[in-house]
Amino acid sequence: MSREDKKKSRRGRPPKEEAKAEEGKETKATRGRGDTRQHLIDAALQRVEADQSGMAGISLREVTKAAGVSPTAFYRHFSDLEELGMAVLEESSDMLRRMLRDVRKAPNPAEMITKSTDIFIRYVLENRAIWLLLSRERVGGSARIRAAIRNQISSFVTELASDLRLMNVLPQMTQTDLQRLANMVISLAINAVPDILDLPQEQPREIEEMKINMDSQLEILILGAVNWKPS
Amino acid sequence: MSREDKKKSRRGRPPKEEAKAEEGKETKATRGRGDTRQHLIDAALQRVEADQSGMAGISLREVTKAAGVSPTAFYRHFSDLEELGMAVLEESSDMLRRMLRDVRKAPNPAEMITKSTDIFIRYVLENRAIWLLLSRERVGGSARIRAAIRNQISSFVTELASDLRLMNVLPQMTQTDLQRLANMVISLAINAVPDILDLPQEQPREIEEMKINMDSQLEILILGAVNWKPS
DNA sequence: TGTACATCAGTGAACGCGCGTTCACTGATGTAC
DNA sequence: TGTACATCAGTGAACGCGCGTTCACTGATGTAC
Repeated sequence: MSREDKKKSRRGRPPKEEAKAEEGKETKATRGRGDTRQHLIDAALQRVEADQSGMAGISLREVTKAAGVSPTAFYRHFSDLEELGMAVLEESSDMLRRMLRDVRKAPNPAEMITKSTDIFIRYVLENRAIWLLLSRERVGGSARIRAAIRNQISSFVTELASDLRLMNVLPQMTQTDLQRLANMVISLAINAVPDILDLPQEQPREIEEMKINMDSQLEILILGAVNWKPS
Repeated sequence: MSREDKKKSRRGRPPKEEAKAEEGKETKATRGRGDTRQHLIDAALQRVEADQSGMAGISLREVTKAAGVSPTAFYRHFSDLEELGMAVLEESSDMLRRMLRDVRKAPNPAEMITKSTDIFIRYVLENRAIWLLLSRERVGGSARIRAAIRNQISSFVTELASDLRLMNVLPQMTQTDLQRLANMVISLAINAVPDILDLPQEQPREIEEMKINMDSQLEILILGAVNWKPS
């Protein structure tokens, strides 16, 4: 295949290789979408991680280039970068759900803290771009994206509070108290994100220190909760 | 004075009106600097507040325009926007120092919490741009600015820990424990910043709710600290 | 006190660049007959 | 099965714009004699 042919073959709608593999009846709305759309989402995360500046630091042309399509192809999938940002946030939502699922695998209350921090730190290190985005766009930037992040965090907090309730380890606490406690746990976790992201890569020593500190923080918190008396 | 004359008079070095007011012997390094330099810093904060996007969201031309000078004048004071960002952070450092001074005016441990949250929320609302910048640039963006913010927060934490030590209310806690506790207090405060900034402007009702929640959070924390036993 | 000179914070014109967006188009795939 | 047509995800050229930065300059202020 000559270079000329290669160039030619990238024009127009490319042949849909995995057409057969996809499920039978696709609607007009979804047909063939997932491909480039997902590439754009992945490219956005790649760019965010590369230049460290959240949504404000990436450009449409940069993203399409990284996704291997022309700038104009972008508009077939998103109306603007904010829309792309919202799509990226769905990835983040999935990630948070997976993380919570992993945390729940440790039903033993004694190991709860150390297991949770372990999983949390691992998730941050394995999804740097998403956590950078979450942390950064949580303040400033697009109000819509900010609200979406707030919602994600808020529902995560609610789930955590509900878990605490079911564990029945803090029977004197009201729903509001538990919600507040869960909120504090998540606050402390989120607050650690910039530090975790700045850890010298793959230095188990520093990571371990970080983890021990988080564990102690949670212990103090639990101690406060246990001794809490409803007002 | 005709419009033509006005234009003309803005060319070249403008007459230095407050020359007499300034102190006698200025060094070459400081002479006449404060003026435009400070305007640029103020303009940067104004732009940050206006478009909500931290350093990544402002441009040199935007800033110089807001400061009322030509784009090229910028380079007489800063080598680039990062340098300007570092200068803006000095404002933030001053603000944090003033805030801590205000907090210390309430030496009565009983009122400590409620007084502190009060002052904190007021400072955030009265210095929106600075807090937006602190929160946003704390993660991602320029590594140098990020490190500077980390330092500021870190020394604030140390001061708070030292205050806690002097108050002698948690005698069983080691230096490390107190440092950690102070860190948690600051984490919870910083974490509230995006929420405070997004409060519907001047709604005392919502602000009060926010404050009550922060107070309760700190109470739980103190309760945990009081019951803490060194391992 | 005047005068000559150095300093330096300001200026506007000009540059090349990457940006977002529009436009008319292409051509592979899906569908109706 | 073949044919005509609709759909729509892709294309490259082109646009106007704001950007950061350079350059040679200007002229008020400070200083040495």
